[in-house]
Amino acid sequence: MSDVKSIFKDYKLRHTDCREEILDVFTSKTYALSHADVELPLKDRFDRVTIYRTLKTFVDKGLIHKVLDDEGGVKYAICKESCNSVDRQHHHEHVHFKCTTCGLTTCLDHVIIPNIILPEGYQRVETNLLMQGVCKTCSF
Amino acid sequence: MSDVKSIFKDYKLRHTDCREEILDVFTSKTYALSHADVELPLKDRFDRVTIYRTLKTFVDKGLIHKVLDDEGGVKYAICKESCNSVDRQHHHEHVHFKCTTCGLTTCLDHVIIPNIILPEGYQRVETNLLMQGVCKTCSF
DNA sequence: CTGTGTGCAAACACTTTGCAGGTGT
DNA sequence: ACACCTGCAAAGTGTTTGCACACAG
Repeated sequence: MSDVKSIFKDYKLRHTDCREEILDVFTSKTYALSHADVELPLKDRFDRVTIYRTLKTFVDKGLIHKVLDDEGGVKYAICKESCNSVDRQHHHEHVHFKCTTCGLTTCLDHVIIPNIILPEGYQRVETNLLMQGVCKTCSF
Repeated sequence: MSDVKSIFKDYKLRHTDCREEILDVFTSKTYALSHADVELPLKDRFDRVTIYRTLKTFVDKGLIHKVLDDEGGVKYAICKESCNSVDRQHHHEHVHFKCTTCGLTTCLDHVIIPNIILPEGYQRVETNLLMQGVCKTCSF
């Protein structure tokens, strides 16, 4: 695990307070965060707009990735090692799980999306799979 | 194929001009429609708000289903027979394909989502799979 | 006749853009 | 020094709500 400074260097991002704190929010939570989730703990210190822009920047640079929400919103989750696979290409071919009880969406990093056979003529580039149900912690 | 009147009766919906025309829009297109897509051809005759409410009603009654969009928006597609399977329960366990060239999202009704094995403790209820790439018509 | 659908106005929520000034490297 | 980041204000876009009237069954 690299420390914060080297993370920013790795991703070719300037190191600012705002970015560090946003990154902290992501590393402190194990589930995907909406803009609002990120804003909440930081609203008194940073502008809402800056947070929008930072999230976009993080996505562009590959520090975080988008997670679809069933209601049509977007959430974000930090990219793990598994995202950056062998070919230095970015992949997020893992399953996202949204718990209907606690409402949290988590990356099931080790549950990879199986290869699905498409009809003749379709070329797959990217796949997003959102599963809903009851998560581990809520199922007791 | 039942006609319009019986469709509304089947789904326990009142038959109004607005609903009929919205349904027409869905049956005339083979791809998933956003609110804006539905509104466009009807805007001079029906209110934007009515369209919002009608889409919601259609989803609630099971006439159409939501289709996730990669950008976090929602689209809607009409439910085929395959949606209402044996147990009278509603399923949409088919793959949605968004073409990055033409931008259209279609239901691949016959490509069903394989059974994915989740870690201990997770209970699956619903699955949404959005695939992106190049569709049949655009790949030539 | 009754309950539901519709249109209009307005509120509300979410996201983006432009610009001026501040900050990291 | 320069490019980039941030905050503020404002605009833009998308969605919901309340209410009065219209209409389907």
